[in-house]
Amino acid sequence: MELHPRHAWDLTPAEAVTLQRQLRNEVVADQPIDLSAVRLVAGVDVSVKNERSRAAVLVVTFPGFLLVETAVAERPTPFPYIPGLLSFREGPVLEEAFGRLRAEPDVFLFDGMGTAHPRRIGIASHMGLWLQRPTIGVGKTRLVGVNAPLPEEKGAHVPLIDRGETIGAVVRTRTATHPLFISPGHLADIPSAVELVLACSPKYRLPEPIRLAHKTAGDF
DNA sequence: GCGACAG
DNA sequence: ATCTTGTCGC
Repeated sequence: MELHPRHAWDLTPAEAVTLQRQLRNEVVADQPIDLSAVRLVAGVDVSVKNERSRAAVLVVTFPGFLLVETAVAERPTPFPYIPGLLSFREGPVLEEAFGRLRAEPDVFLFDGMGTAHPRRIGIASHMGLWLQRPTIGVGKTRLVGVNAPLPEEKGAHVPLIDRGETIGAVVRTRTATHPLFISPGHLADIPSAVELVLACSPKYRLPEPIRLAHKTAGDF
């Protein structure tokens, strides 16, 4: 996977925020993903243990979810967890894992937000600038935004709104389970992001690619 | 000042 | 994210 690094990662929290305000202007979040052309989907996840972070990128076929490739990387955790600045904690190890990937996934699913972020540049959007390929943010809990009541049935989804702007969707990927917070990362849009996530979640709450990545990243 | 706050 | 056993429900 050819990467397009945009900047160094060793910044102070204040510098990181300034950088996000600059990079946000390059994020494309209104471009549909052609689902009929998707052949490979990647699931991305990072786990942290004892000051060390491990990243796992799992590539699977779509549909079918057959494993095609696994790329991992491990290194010291460089930045504390600060809401809104997750990419500066997980970005470095993810960059290393992406650099080892030979396959060229059509879409990347991230564990975290895309545009559903205070400055509209969550980790899925941020890394999308490195990948220059469609990325989608899949959050398990809310960072920002409000939403109307969501029906209990699988497939139900309502807009996620922040400061008068629709930044994503709250999606039920399984009946009677907590919903997921979906938002476009880069080179994607809300409708297609919701469609792809649902298409990748045939049985469990989390999309198949992310479930697999989570399992691999957690095996220390 | 108080509450919220991805992983 | 991580620390952790049993337990409720489909």
